[in-house]
Amino acid sequence: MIKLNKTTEYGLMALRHMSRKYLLDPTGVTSAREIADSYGLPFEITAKTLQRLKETGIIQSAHGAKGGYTLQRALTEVSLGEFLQLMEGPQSIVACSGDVDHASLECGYAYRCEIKSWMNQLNLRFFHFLSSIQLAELQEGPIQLTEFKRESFIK
Amino acid sequence: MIKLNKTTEYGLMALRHMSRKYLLDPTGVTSAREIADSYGLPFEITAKTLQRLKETGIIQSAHGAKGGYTLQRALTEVSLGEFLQLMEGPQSIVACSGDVDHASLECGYAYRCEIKSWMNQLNLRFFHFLSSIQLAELQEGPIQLTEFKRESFIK
DNA sequence: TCATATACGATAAATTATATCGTATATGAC
DNA sequence: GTCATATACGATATAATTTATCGTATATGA
Repeated sequence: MIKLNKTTEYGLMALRHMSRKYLLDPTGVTSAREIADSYGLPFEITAKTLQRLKETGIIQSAHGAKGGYTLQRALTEVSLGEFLQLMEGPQSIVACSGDVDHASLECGYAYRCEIKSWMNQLNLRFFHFLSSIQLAELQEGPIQLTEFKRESFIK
Repeated sequence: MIKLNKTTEYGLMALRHMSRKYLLDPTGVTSAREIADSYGLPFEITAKTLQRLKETGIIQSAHGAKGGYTLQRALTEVSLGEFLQLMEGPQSIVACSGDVDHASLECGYAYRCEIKSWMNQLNLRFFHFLSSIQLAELQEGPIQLTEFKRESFIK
């Protein structure tokens, strides 16, 4: 029903990494390689994730030998709702939403829909819920103790 | 990011239909054919949807010539959270959740995960939100005025 | 000029969701 | 009993989406 896509998930991992690092050294720069190695993610996927994060404006990039990524916005100013929209685009719990008054082709088969206005209302309540969650919460948790041997998880 | 699957969506349409019909005539029975014709859904898909709904225990079925489906539980007693779990199984915003203390193979590549406990916490908060929504809200909305010519939507 | 980084489009692979088909079973009316 | 009407349900095909991979371009500092 409800699942973050992997890019979003890896994006959250990267943001936690960068924000905790920032607390220790605000001038630090983080490369895709560093994230990939820290968590055992494939480099290519990590690089894509960071490029996506950069497109959202939450982090910024610098090319070249001493390049890498740095935070551009404070995570206290970004809600989970905004983050999901930035990462995955404007979305809805149903395909047809967006226009409360009229059904559309995207409803699929149904040529008549009685639940649309409720769905739209739900959508708003859901987004309100997501907007109440600050991304800064990411920084709070303890460092996870679990660490596995890498070979177990590489195919 | 977050989208109901079609079966769940059609299920909500069917529940609204049945619950409003129940208000007018508590002894009434609803067939898959009636739902399909009322909203322009393909019969086979509607039938599957109603069978799924029946498996959840929210409606019950009767075979035979005067058969069909009737509500088994009051919609005031079913939350959206419970409904989604019944229709789509226990789910989580991330693949790896379920066990707060240990990462698992389902995390995918990552052999170390720093966001897992936050994800699990989010999951609980999200489910709490969904549980605060009564399925009975479905009955409330006005009858939708939009109705399209059927031929526009049949491929 | 070389090593290191990001940029980014194209495409392949895998997964999941959706739709379709066929056949079985139950029931009421006649 | 048989016929029309309904649900039951597994198997499978199709479509859609997500995820992963590849190749190449561009930028920068030593």
